[in-house]
Amino acid sequence: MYPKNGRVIFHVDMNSFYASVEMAYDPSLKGKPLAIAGNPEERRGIIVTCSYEARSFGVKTTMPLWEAKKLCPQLIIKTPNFERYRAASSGMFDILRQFSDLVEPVSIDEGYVDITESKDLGSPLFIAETIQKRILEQLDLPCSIGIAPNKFLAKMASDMKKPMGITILRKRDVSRILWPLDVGEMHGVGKKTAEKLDSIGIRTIADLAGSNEIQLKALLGINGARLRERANGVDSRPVDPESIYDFKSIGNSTTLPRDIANQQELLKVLDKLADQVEARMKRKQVVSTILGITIRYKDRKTINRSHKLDNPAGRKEEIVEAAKALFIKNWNGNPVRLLGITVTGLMEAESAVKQLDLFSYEQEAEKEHLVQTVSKLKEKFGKSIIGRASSHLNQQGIRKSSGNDTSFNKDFLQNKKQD
DNA sequence: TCTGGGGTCCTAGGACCC
DNA sequence: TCTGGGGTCCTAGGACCC
Repeated sequence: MYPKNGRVIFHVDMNSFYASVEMAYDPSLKGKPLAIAGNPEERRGIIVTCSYEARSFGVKTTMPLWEAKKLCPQLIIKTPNFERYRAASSGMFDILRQFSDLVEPVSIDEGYVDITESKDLGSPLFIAETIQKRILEQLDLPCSIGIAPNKFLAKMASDMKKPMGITILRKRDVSRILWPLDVGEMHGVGKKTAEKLDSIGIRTIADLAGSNEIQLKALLGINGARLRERANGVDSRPVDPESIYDFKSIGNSTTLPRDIANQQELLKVLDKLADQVEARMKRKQVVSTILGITIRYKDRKTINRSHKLDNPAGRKEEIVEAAKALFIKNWNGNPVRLLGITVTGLMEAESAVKQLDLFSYEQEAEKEHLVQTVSKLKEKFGKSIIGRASSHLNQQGIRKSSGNDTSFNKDFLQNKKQD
């Protein structure tokens, strides 16, 4: 069952996760059409997840609530309870880690497991069955598992049988099982890409696999080459358990209960968002060097504006000040539908403090160096030259090395050499 | 009666530098 | 006078995913 060389990767995908968690909490919901959706009073009424019973009525994710109700009048609607979902998710990943250390969470309800080195625990199929059984028995939650030699194929495989499926997709089966599918079925190919591909006659995954690489690259850039590789069943990305720790942004946004054109009210919303962002940054112990805001207008036209901060920020006052300044500078005065704040350029709060210390230390050193240089020049040339010399030093030295370089001297000399 | 909220990655142009 | 060929950083926007 295990290949001599090569990997065995699982993709574990929870089936209609939020709805299933609600059913586990309240078994009387089982077998009924259930949807998790935002509050329609607050204009957040779209379907986030729904049970298979609801799906049989045509109810789908992202559908507005009123439309879902029209399709299925007896639909039971619940607002999301993320604490529950996080708890269930952590239980699920705990179970996965019983079979391998190489577990990579992708989102709250799916993850990869590399079981290449787990031969002692049994065949891949046996391990998958055991995982599925445990998740069902211990958490009362259904999942589908894809088994394949790499992430992409495992992901495609887990999608093939739902709910409670286990699908093995071997490299040699790619042409038979994967290739007949519509190219839009591929993970990574959305509506726009499918349209572009269609324009050069690529409709199935087989078409993509056999397509002209040059033409594809011209059409889709680097993504074209990658998608073509995947279509051929090639994907060397490792399962990386650490990847959850290098998150790159933290953002909070909200669709307003109604469109608002009053600046005071909008600034208040930004204040609240800044509170949320600050709280999450504190929890993760990071500070940010880039602050961005999102404004979506009544007509859904959306703009993002961001600004690099002079100093890494983590406090609410810093966030809110920058956010408000960006908003006032960029808002066109029209009614606003949604506001958001996102911080990027994240760094650990601790290392930021160290760098700041180092930075001021450097500045001190630079100052010291400058003072010494000037006094040496003074000795050598007398007073007349001092004005010019120190301004030259200011331009060449202080400004240049205000980044991460540690040596004023080296930097200065290098500039001299290259000029 | 439309269309949430959380993300990641890629592209592209202009500024600036060597 | 009329120009290269790197590279990085900053900002905006788009595509995609769950």
